[in-house]
This record gives sequence, structure tokens and C-alpha cells, in this order.
Amino acid sequence: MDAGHLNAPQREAVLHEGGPLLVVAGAGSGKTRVITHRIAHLVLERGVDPRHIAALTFTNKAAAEMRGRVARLIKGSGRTAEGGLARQLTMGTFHSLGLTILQRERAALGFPRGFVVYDTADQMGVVRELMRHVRGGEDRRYDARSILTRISLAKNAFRPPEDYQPADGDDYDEVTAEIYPRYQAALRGFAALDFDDLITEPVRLLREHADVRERWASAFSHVLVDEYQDTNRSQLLMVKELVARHGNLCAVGDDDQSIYSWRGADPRHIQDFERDFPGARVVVLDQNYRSTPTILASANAVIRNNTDRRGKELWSTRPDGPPVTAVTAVDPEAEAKFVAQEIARLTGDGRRHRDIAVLYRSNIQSRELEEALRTTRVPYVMVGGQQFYERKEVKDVIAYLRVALSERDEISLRRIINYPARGVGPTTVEKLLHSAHARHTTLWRAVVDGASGGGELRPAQADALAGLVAAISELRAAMDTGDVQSAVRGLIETIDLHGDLRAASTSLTASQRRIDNVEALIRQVTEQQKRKPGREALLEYLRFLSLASDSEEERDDGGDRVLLTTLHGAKGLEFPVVFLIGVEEEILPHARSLMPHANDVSDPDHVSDVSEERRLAYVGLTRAQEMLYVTRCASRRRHGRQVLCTPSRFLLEIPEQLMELRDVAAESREPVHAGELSAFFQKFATTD
DNA sequence: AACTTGTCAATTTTT
DNA sequence: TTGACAAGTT
Repeated sequence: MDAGHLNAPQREAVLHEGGPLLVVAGAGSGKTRVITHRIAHLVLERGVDPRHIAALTFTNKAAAEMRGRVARLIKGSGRTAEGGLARQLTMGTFHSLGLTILQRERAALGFPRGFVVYDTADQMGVVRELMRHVRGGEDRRYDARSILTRISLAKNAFRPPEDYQPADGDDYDEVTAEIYPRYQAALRGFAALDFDDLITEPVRLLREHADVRERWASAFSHVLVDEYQDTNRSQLLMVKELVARHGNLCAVGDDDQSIYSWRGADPRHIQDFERDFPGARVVVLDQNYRSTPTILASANAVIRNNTDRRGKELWSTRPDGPPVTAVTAVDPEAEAKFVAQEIARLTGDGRRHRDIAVLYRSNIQSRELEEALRTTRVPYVMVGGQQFYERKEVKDVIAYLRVALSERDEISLRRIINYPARGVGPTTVEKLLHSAHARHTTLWRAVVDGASGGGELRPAQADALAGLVAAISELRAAMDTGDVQSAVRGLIETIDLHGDLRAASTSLTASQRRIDNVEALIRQVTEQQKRKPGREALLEYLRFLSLASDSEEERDDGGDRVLLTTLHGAKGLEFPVVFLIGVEEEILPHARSLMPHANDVSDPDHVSDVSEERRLAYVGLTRAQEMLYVTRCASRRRHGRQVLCTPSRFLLEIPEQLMELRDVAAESREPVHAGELSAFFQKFATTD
């Protein structure tokens, strides 16, 4: 492997001998290159067995990409005939490694064989149900997601349910204190783990069982962590356990790009690295290969105003490009129109659509944009949002499989108990739950009893339940023959899923898409069964399926389309042309970061501060390679009221000589400005 | 099960 | 002002 085309710090990171290493990798500084080259170096030059290397990421996509790049490096080295070595690497998300550990050590933990993994939707189901019991009548006043956020933060801080201390006078905290212990007990009762458990339970396991700890502390001789600034406390502890024996940790990240602290990520992990891992070597990658000096200067000028950071300035030897275009529009419609027309102009001059991205703070800002892009006939693709909710049909089939494999999985059972509709209403479910509770048994047992006329149910309901029990028994029997594919097909037939999908869909294409989704699931399951047959393997597969993000299934990168995404969604991406829109106070920085504790229902522990918003702006600015537009509105409707908008403080932090100001409002009418800050801009608008 | 009506909130969402 | 969501109505 040739390390000659790496710069000095990159080379140092790649060749670093052993012990803890932190690579502070600025935006566009070749961070992925360092990780992949380091792995290739370990395998090829140092002869490390790839099975003893673990690389941890936050997304499956990042893991897959990394594996691909390492495979190419190893292949390209000519030192080995086949790229099979890359396949032996442990590369995945924190959660998938946690799940692997739990599956291997299931016995030590005392987890049932058929445990399942609950995703966010499943978790919400649990919380909603508990709320009905705990706060019957007023349960709707509380947002389940907000309670889950609190539970999640508590879990990751290893605060046990019984120790949860509600903040004084915080209603949500008080509800959480009531729900959290019940939630955890319910999960265990359902033989289910949530995402947080996939990290915290392995940590607990490693801490409490010396033999298990020994096994995993020597499983990997080298551990690499990508996006280290996004690790939360429990993930840090997991890493610590994994490298406890040798300290061979290579953490790569950028404290200036930490934008997930609201989810428990702690940017201080980058700052405290030397304290967490004594004797650590720190390498800073600040040469940027992505953006023009002007763009970098703008980004540097903004991030410089954050205090709590390690501190670095990106630099580049690239030739300079055009100034940053700062645009003021009258309102969001005008702003969107400007963006659309500017894109049309650029593509008219030969720029490809796919080289352009429009970034915004909140999804809601995409509305006017989509409208304008459609009008101007600019092809675009939006990432994020919740297009994956269409996967309902897939989740339904999975729920059937889960119930067949694990009868304690109550949330899955409740999902399918009346789907497709079979006349089992809420009242019947309530009765069943009641009888299950009274007899200390599972909902499934109650269903089976009810189906044979056991409970206080009417014949119609008993019949309906019998239908469900028959479908599940049939599914189980079919699965036991080993032919999972026909088992699932049989199930779909029995419950007439296609019929229901056709009836529920508004159009033929919509129902066909859903049927195709189900078919895709069947194909995947069949594929998996070929590799590793049996119930146990299917269960394992279903668990990993809960972790599989939906985006990786169908992200067609092929089309030549403008990308629309939130700033969070843009992390890790780069584009020749970037539009950052809505650069206004209350939008970026978001209003909620400006009012410290006022009714902050969703995020108790996280002190909302502007520094994370500044990092978001920084992430946005550093996505641009050649051309950067920052746009804002003079006025917009807010909660129905037309209000004047103040330019973002971040905009004012960019040195004026780096910008070219354009006021698209000036053409039609006198520009509308508000507050003192805009006086600054007015001055430039007139000199423009 | 499909409708209407009322209430409430209004970021970001890797797993 | 919109919109999502859920309870109440037919």
C-alpha cells in the first residue's frame, strides 16, 4: 500500500503504532481515507488478522461504504488474490455490535432465546399503552415521544428506573418517573430490547461478568470509531470495555461537527479524549481538500465564535473561487423562487442537477422550495421526512413472523391482532389484556384461550381470534418444515394481505408498490434462510432488520437531481454548489435554542445552546466545494402572523468582503428590515 | 370503518 | 395558519 499520497498528519494517523489515537478530522480533510487506509495498513503491513479489527460507525450505510473502500484498497494492493479479507472485518454500527454481543452471550444475561428488538414505533406503542394505565383519561396530554426521549437519555446515563428524579414542577419528568420503571419492566416481560438496551446491556454484561469481559476485551486487537463526536456516554463505555486490554483505539471525529447532542451525543468526548484514554496521541487534520479558500474562510469565521472547542482552522491550497452569494428575499416564496431560478440558470450553463444541494434547518422549509422547483421544472429528490412510514405492510408481515417465533412479543401481537380487520376491537383487546394480567400470563395465551371460547367473549370474537391463532399455527408449522419462503407466502394467502392492500390503497400503483415491498421482504428472508436456515437464524435476522435503516434499501443515486435535505441530513456529503436557505434568527439558530428553558418539553438534560446551532451552520457551509449561497427572507408568516425576520447572527459573522450581496426584494419594493442587525445589511443592500 | 370536529403545537431523528 | 391526531359520530 502506498502511503505517499497522504499528507503528513494523515500518514501519521495511518501509521500510528499502537495505543489510543484521536484523529480530529475537519470537514473535507480526508477522514474516511485515513480510517480505510489505516485498516488496510493494519491488515497488509502489520499482519493483523482482519477478524481482530472492529470499525464502528453510526449508520449501516457508513459501515457498508467503509467496507467497500477497504476491500478496494486491499484488492488494489496486489498483495492478496481476493478481497475476502475485507469481509472478515467487523464493521458495523454500535448497535449491531451490541446485538451481536448479546446474541452470543444471551445465556449469561438470562435473556430468552426468542428475544426481539423494538424500534421506535414499537417503543411508542409500549409507552402509549402504559400511559393509558397510569394516566388514564389524561394520557393524551403527553407526547409519548417526548417521554421516550427522557427515558432514552436516562438509560444512556445509566440512571436506573427507580432512581429517576423528576425535576421540580416538570410534568413531563413526573410522568417519566412513573412510566420509566414500568416501561423497562414491560420490555422484559415482552422479551424485548430497545435500541438503547443494545448498548447499555452489553456494557452491563461486560462489567458484571469477568469471563464475558475477558472474551470481548480480547476479541479485537484494534478498534476504530468513526464520527466519534456523536458517541453518547454508554457508547463511550462500550468502547472503553472493548479496548480495556490493549488501548488500541483509533477515534476519528470533529467536535465542530457535533450536531446530535440533543440525542445524548456528547461533543466533550472529543475534548476529553486524553483524559478518557491516558497516553493518547492526537492528530489534527486541518487541510481541506473540498472547498475554495473563500468558503473555508466563511466557515472558519463562523465556527470561531464557539468557545468550547479544541480549535482548528481549515485551510486549503486550492485556487480561490467566487465570493459567497448572500441573498435577501422578501419572503419564503421569493426565496424559493430565487433558488429555483438560480439552479435553472446554473444547469443551463452546464452544471449538473446532482451537483447542487439545497440545505435547510427544518423540514418545514422545504415546502415553498418544492413548489418552486416543480414550477421551474427542476428535478429534485428530498431526503429525510418519513417516506419510510409506507413500509407499514412490511412491518405487519414482520409482526406476524415475530409473534410466530416469540409469543411474548405483545407489541407485535397487538399490531396484528386486528390486522387485517377481523372484528377484534379495542374492547376485546382490553378484555384479553385483563385476563392475561389476572392470570399472570401473556396476551398470546389469553388469545389462545379466548379463541377456544375460554373467556367472557362473544362467539364472533372467539371465532375471529381462532382465525388469528390458526394463521399463526399454520405459519409456525410451515416454518418448521424449513421452507420459510412458502411459509410466508402461505401466511399472506391466509390473511389475504394482498386483498387488504388493494382495498386500503387509493391507486393501483400504490397497492402494487406495497405488494412489491412485501415481495422484497420475502426475497430478503429467503436469501437469508439460504445462508443460514432455521428459526434461530430467522430470529436473529429479524432483530437485525429492526436496526436496518430504511434509506439503504432504495436510495437511487442514479438520477440527476438536486438534493433537498436538512442540515442534519447533509452531514458527510459534499456538493459543488450549495444553497443554505433561511439563514435567519429563530430559524438558524432555531428559536428553541434561543429560549433556554421555556417549556422545553422534549429535552430536559440538554441545555439548549446556540453553539450547536453554530455547528449546524458550519456543517452546512462546509458542504460546498465551489459555490455557496446563503439566503434569507425579510419577512415570513409565523404561526399565522406575518413577522419581520432578522438575519442570522451566523450570517453577520461571515466577513463582508467574502460576500456578494444580492437583494432580490429590491427590484419589486423597498426592502423590509427589522432590528438593529439588519441595518448592517441595509447598508450593503444600497451599495449593491 | 368512514366521516366530522376539536384540540394543540409548531426542530433536528445516525439506531 | 396549517396540520396532525384522536375522539366522537353515523
